[in-house]
Amino acid sequence: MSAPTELLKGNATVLILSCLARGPLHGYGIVKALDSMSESYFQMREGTLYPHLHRMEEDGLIEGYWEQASGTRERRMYRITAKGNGELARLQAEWRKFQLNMNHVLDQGATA
Amino acid sequence: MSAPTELLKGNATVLILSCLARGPLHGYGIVKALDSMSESYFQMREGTLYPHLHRMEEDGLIEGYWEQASGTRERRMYRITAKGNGELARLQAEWRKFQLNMNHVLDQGATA
DNA sequence: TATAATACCTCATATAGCGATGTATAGAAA
DNA sequence: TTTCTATACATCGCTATATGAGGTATTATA
Repeated sequence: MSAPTELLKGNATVLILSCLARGPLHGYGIVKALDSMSESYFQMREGTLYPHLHRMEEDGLIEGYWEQASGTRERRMYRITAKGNGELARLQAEWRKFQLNMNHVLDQGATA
Repeated sequence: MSAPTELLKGNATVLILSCLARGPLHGYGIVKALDSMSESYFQMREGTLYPHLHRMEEDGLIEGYWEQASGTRERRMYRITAKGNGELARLQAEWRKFQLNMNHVLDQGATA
């Protein structure tokens, strides 16, 4: 079972930033990292990822640069910026708060 | 701080069902219950709630009926159905899985 | 008497992920 | 050698969903 589209909404940015916080990655690598970190639960589509990366670069959260590794085609690598780290911390806090309140409400209506 | 719209997406149904699992409520009461259970974090708008209630009733997850409490105007009460309880259990499981994978990825990129 | 809170409803708009589509390279299999 | 798959980038129309604005009406309060 992969993540329902609607649940993913609003969380793409924090997922991407979390991947890049561990080190630079290229777009395709981010997709694979998310997949492997979640046992294929997060299968982010390219139509979701690339527009996000472009917007995030525009916003200064990440920095892109072309890299030519030996024997491979050129790839666009991304590294997280200081601003990106700040935004990551903010989004992590937001996620924790969301999680807390969701669990609070869901526990109230817990099925026996 | 109230919940970002995008994070709420896909979670309205499970929040509403959780409220109704504790007992019948009318629409306005659901809004107030969510607000009080979350310290005003979940401020569900009527434009979100009522279309949801209608769709959920259509889908057989909840049952609506008009009630006239003494000294108040008529209100449309909703109670959860057996099907709704099943759906609630399914959505709770889905939330747990989503939460688990989100935390797994976010922990990887935890800011020091 | 007027204002706020209660209580219902609808609809146009904005947002965001997805599927489809396109291009191109590298490696493996046939 | 050819074909298939994985890698790697990108764009765009579609669709689902929450919201804000707008509307109607009742009850309690100032």
